[in-house]
Amino acid sequence: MSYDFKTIERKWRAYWESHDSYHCDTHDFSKPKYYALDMFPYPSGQGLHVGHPEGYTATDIVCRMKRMQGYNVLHPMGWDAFGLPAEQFAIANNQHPEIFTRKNIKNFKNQIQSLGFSYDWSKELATIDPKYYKWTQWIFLQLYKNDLAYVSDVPVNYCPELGTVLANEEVIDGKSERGGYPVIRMPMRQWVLKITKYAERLEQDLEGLDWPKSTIEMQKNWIGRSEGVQINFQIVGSPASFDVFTTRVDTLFGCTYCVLAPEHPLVKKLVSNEQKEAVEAYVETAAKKSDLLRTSLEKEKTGVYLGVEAINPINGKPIPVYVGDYVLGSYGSGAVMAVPAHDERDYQFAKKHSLPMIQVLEGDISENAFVDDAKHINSDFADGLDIAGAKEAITRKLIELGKGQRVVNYKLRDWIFSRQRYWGEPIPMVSLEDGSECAVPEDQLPVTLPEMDNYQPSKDGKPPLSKAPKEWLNVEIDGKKGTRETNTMPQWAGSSWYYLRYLDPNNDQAIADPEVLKHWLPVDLYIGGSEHAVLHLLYARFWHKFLYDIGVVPCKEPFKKLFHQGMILGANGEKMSKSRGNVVNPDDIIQSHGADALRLFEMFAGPLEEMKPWSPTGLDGAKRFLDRVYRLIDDPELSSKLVGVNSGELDYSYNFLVKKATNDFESLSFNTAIAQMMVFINDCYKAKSIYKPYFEGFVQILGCLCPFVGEEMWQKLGHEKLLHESRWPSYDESKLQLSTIKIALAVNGKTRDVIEIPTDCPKEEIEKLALANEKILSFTAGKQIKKVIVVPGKIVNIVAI
RNA sequence: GCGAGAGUGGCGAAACCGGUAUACGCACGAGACUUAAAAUCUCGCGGUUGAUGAAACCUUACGGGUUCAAGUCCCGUCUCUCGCACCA
Repeated sequence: MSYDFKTIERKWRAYWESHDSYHCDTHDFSKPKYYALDMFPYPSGQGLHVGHPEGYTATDIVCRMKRMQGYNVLHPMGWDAFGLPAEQFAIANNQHPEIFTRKNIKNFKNQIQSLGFSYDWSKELATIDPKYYKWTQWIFLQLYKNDLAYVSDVPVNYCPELGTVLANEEVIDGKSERGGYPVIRMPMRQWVLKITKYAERLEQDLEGLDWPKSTIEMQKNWIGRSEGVQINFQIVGSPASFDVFTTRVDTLFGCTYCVLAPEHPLVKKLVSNEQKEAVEAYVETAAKKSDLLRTSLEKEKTGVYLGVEAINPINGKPIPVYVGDYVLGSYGSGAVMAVPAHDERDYQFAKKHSLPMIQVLEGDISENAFVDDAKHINSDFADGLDIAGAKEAITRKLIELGKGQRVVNYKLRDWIFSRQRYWGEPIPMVSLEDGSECAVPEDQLPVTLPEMDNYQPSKDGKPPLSKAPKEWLNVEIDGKKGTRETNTMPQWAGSSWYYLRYLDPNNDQAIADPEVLKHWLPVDLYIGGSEHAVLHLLYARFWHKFLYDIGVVPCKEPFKKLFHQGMILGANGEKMSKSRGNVVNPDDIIQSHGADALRLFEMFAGPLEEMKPWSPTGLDGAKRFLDRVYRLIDDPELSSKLVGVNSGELDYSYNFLVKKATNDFESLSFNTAIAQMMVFINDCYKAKSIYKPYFEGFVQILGCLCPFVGEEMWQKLGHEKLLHESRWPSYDESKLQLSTIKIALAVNGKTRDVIEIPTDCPKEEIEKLALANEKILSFTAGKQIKKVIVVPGKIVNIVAI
């Protein structure tokens, strides 16, 4: 017999929606707050994926428990709605991207609501709403006013296929993160945000966060802090000099040449007449190389001699200077000291160009560079020292000589913030006739997107908005004529601060009421995919820190606890994809098994953070469990077991369940909580009678996971108020203390018997019982008992030889 | 190469601070109910040996170690997943 999930789910969805049951008054500070956030989805044309409900269910469970525990819970949902697919669809169908996007949002919302999440829909927002992106633009203006946004002609990652520039974070292996199209490097006028100014704080403040270790490591890696020494090399016969950055200053006596990046400004100035032609040709080809080409060249080290010498400051010896594209122009000072004996890359370059090697650490360099720690040799005053000691000695010497200083370098580069797209927030800037940039006055925000016929970017990289109507393009600010910025913001802009807007989504005076921000921040729990470990989560932290600095937000970090749900794989264990034909559509599951069963299955399949294969039989099992539970109140014979008198049969089982479920929900270990719920139900089936309050407590727990069937049973049990308005069940610790306990008896660590003894049985008594036990005797016979270890409540181990 | 994480039955997995390894579910098998099937309920279910039973031995990727006691701690090896990758 199967419960009528279709009717039940339809009934309660309609009820909750029409009564706005999960409304949260963010201005009510009378209760402790709990802010649980899901990463808001991009409303794609495909609709909800079976992976979406996984993370959403997890936050929903916690929210439902927190409400019953007396918290004022904010649980909002919205739409990350700017984005490339809508624009591509718009171009293909000659239709405004907003039409397509709004349709998708409607579909997403309907799907999400059919899954029974307790969102407060009065807080719903979309990044494409002018009343939302007004504030995205406002934040940009504050960044600009604080000298953190600037225009630059830096070389950028340009993707011809997408017709736009991409941030470093959006380029993977020389290809675009979205679409996988080739990316080339070329100089272009772009808006850039100075995220590098926050590098140190972005790294340091990772410390106190309750985040997955891997994500913290990834961010640290991306920020790439490294401590080292900047050394000045003087050019022979010239007043010019250049700096190099090194983390291995201890190897300085082994430096036999230097290499400048092709982009290094001194390359053109220093090159000798004889080498001029060769160097210029090399620099030109290097500039043309795309990142893709650069990485596909099997890391072969190329370079050309500049025709000049530099002085190694530690020993005064002249060494040749090269230009080579294995040195990155954008990291450190764009120049390196080469120590072929102790650096793999320098080793390869030196072998290829027959450059000398000087070994300064004891070790084998016949095949490869020696990079481990050892005693220094050929290093004058540093001989005999290890790496750390030599670093210190040589650094001091360089400082004394005025040729070096300790510096910290970061891999992180500034954030290229403009895109040559239509479907994004307009950047609220104006280029004046005199060539200067001017901010749009704040009272003129938002700068809305103009209507257009053609959203196609031009081949030369000019943004679609450059073809916008003149009325939009031409503006006058303080009597000065100018044209609007035609680049738009990247998709990350709107998602970098949306968690702030949920708190006060209709405020037209500020991002949100400062009092509300003060009460509600930071976000207590944030769940979303690990694919955002660096991109979104780094950008959002950057904006948050900036907003903290200008006094908008009260705390340094936006997300206290972060969690990534694992991916749901296809039933064959492979990633779900159309081409593999293993995609599961949540709508179908809701039809066949119900939303509650889907939620239960996804939470039970395994640990939340783990990848889990889809399992049709596992889904059947989840449904079967719900049937089994429902029968306890629906089947006349079974429901007659529900009584108002406590026989004590289920005391332990129930109290243990409440304790475990409370802890497990808090720590997001839903699979083990569900296992315990199953144990309790199995016990109910075995029991002669079921104390009704215990069953009600179970329904409260179940209602977090499976809200529809939970609400239905709650009502059937005679409650007039909704389930989430009830008080979370408590447990009686004394009921968890059993009068007898099972204890294992082991000989030499191997369990031989299990006996049941009174819980308060004294140690000596346990030992006596163990030694007199028949089974134990059969294993100790003829042996000498060396030692008896008694661990009360656990085990007795007898050591016998 | 560097960084992070993981490896437990036929499968998804559990095991708190080192203390009965395999909870819970799936699959499978048996029984009850039924004319029958489905559904449901009850029981069994790591491996080897043993006709059965009793029982013994083995078992948490592999090899060592610490300990009365190791899935858990330490050292080494292998495999897998994720991320970064010429960052000097």
